[in-house]
Amino acid sequence: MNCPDKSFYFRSTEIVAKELIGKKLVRNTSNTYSKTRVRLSGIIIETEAYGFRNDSASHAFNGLTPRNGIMFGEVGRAYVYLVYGNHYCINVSARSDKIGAGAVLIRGLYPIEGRMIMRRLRKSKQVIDLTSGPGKITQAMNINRAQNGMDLTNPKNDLHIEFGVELPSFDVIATTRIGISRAIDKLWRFDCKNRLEHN
DNA sequence: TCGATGATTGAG
DNA sequence: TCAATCATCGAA
Repeated sequence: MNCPDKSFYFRSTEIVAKELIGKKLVRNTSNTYSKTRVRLSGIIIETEAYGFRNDSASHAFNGLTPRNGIMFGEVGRAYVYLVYGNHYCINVSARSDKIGAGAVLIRGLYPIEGRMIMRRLRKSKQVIDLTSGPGKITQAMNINRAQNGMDLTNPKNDLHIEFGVELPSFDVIATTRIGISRAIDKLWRFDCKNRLEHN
């Protein structure tokens, strides 16, 4: 498996969000039970694109703040933030040259490696509930603010995105984004159309 | 400072 | 349908 070139993320967030479907999010972390290192991974099956001045729902819409700096910086990095005081969301920073900021929210995974560990981190939930939401993904993969800013294009990092995943052909559909109150008309949510086995 | 809001989840 | 839960950000 290999990681994409940074140029992959130097494109509009819509394109990046769409093409991240089918790629693999990988997390190496310590197993709190056995104290050993474990590799967790899942195929990305749902994403959302967030822009800059063209997107009133984006954290970057009103300009640079202490929180959203990653969206304005080098592309291909993890933007992790706490939402609703309860859950972390993980994004990948992306933007074309002409846009000053952006990110792609990873909303859904098809769990591949380390399902039993994920199950424990998620408190023994059914497999279908392990990573079917942004807050669930970070909980299942032990992702928090410590990973904010991590370079996801470096395969040596404990959090990264791998390409070259073997998958049967699949279609991606675009729909409206979830959980936002502004720019609700944009079709910037991307979903893997065909169902992968979820058990 | 202060208050409103939020890229969610799980329980009832 | 609704509470949990708190960092963030703009306004005061």
